[in-house]
Amino acid sequence: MQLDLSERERTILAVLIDHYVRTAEPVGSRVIATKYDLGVSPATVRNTLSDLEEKGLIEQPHTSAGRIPTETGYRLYVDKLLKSERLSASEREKIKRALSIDYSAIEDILEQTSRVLARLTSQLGVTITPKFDQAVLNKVDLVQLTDTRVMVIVAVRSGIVRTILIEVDSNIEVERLRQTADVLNEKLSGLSLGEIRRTIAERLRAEERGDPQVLKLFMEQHDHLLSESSGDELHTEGTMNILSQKEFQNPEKLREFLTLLEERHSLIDLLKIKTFANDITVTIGAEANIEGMKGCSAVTRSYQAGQIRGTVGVIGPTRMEYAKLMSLVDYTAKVLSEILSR
Amino acid sequence: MQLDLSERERTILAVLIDHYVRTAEPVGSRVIATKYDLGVSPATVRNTLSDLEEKGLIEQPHTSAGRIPTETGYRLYVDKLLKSERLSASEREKIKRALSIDYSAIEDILEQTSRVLARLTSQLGVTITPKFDQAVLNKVDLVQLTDTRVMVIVAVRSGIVRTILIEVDSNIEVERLRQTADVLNEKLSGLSLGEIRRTIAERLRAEERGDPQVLKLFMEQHDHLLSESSGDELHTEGTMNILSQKEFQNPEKLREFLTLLEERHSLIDLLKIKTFANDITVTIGAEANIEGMKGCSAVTRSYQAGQIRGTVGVIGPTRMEYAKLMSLVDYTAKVLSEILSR
DNA sequence: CGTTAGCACTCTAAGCAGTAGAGTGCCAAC
DNA sequence: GTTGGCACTCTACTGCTTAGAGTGCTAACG
Repeated sequence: MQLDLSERERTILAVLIDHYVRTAEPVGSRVIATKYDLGVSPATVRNTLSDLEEKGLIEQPHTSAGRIPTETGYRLYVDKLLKSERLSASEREKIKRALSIDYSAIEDILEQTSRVLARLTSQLGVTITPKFDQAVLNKVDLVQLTDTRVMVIVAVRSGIVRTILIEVDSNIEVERLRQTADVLNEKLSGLSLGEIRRTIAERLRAEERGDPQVLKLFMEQHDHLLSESSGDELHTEGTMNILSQKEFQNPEKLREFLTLLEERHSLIDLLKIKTFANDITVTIGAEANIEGMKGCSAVTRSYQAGQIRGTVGVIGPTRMEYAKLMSLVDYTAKVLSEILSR
Repeated sequence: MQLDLSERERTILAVLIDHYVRTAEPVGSRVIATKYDLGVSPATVRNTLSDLEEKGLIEQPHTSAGRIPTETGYRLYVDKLLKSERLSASEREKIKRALSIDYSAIEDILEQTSRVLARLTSQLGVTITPKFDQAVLNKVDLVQLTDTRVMVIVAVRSGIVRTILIEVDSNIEVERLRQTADVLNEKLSGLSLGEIRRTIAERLRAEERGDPQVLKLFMEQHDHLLSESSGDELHTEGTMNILSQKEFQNPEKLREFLTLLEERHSLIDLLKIKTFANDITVTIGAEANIEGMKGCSAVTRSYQAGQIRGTVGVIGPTRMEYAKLMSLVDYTAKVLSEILSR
């Protein structure tokens, strides 16, 4: 499809989208011609609209209604027509202040970030925690809980902790447990979890020191312990924001979306891919290839702290204020990166 | 209000509620008289219905409709009329199997429990983690993350771990940090977190050993670290189950309910109170004194493992199968207690 | 040749009347 | 105390009409 647009087509598409985003009503030729003074009559606008429809950028819900943008239309708008908005000083201030919580684990900061995004955008705020795989192991701790239960604590640089319990046959002496932990630390700390996962068998094979049973269990469980997919990595906030959006009045649509939210893994996949993007990314509707994301868009940006990367963003109906959301998410991601790499 | 019911009134109320729970439609006199053979005519039933209405147990949505139970009606039904249902062997089996996950932290087990409840009941499954306050401290760990950051790990018997970061002025030697941790363990382990919170100042006052700065920060942060209200104690699963319930077709109602879900603290409060109940508890509508719970009921039961107690249950519209849910929640709570106190 | 006014046409949303059906309350009779 | 009968009420559904919005097309205009 040829997408060379005339100057008029460009302005009219932009105006139409702007208006539709605000009103959620199909936009007719009269509104465009009168409310925004383009110096042309509704009839002329009609011709242009007809052209835009032929190009697949807008469509009519029914014959006697105005036009609404298609996904392709939004795409073009976001790529070419958008004029980026500057955040007001007060908004910047708000974001910065809200994210400056002291003494918090990274999980808390990310949860807070989702919340801030949700509040400022009235959309769904989402974050995922850093790719655990690339995180560097700081320390392994073994704690005897009961005679037969040992807790393994894996602490990663930047404040993430993961724990599991392993079940041992008999009580292990404190000194011996400490020695085992020392072995693990000596052999593994400073490595990324990914590396550890791939090479742990080799690294611990010839080890004579430490408790062999604990070491064996550690190796058996390492996948559960070190893998990135387990744990609470996705934070979502602002579900009710979504409810008030006009497009979710339809209970069928709403249900679909909430299912998406509850199943989590598709969302996690989506956000994880975005982790590798270095700039703000807009994913419109079907582009995400996720059933529940039909009719929805995501504005996302990766953040970074050392070797750790994750994604923050917002999700809402395709009819969203892209310019505003993009600058908001962009700025938030930057602030977050700063805070995390302090 | 006098609530002595005649035999007929009792059966008719029970039949009406049973039928309404299944159909979600107001129940008329004809249905009651014919579908359930009570040996009386619809006219007689009408008289009885009129009496029940006067007693506030049932009501009419509008003049020409059948009757539906009021909250008082449900209450009486649950207290007096319910015949308890036995779970089928296969359901018991399902629950037991689903909860027997090995090597899991308590958080995982509870999440799993909510999920099981949600699936088996088609309602919202909820759990809260044990009252942290009564949990007994097992070990405190201090881990140096960077020059100025120390992670405090508080491990409690039964597998809950909580961590925070504290920011110190300058690097602390490993040996000194270990010594500090030892002091904390010596003074505090074996005590309940509640005790610690109340008496920590006193217990550490005259302490000469350990790093004074870390000790000071620990004391300042102890509220954040030891308090029960922080952290992810509430697990909810099955949000979409709720969506398919007829009473939530009304978007206003739905919105209210999801707000409740997202705000969490009212739910936490509700479930926390139930922690002290030793038997299965049914909370109907306004009894919960929570805005968003209007039109909803909760069936809950506390579980127990050592000194630790928490609550599991389901939440759904007041029109629910109380008998079935009660036995299901009851059994689940028992299995959970067993598993946790292994 | 692009732009415009005019007009017939289409479709939706809203209001209105009429009807069927469900269910009640009451009364008189059993 | 129970029952059948009957008038009454209210909802939900149907079909009909109308107003309004918006389009597409055509012919005229600068």
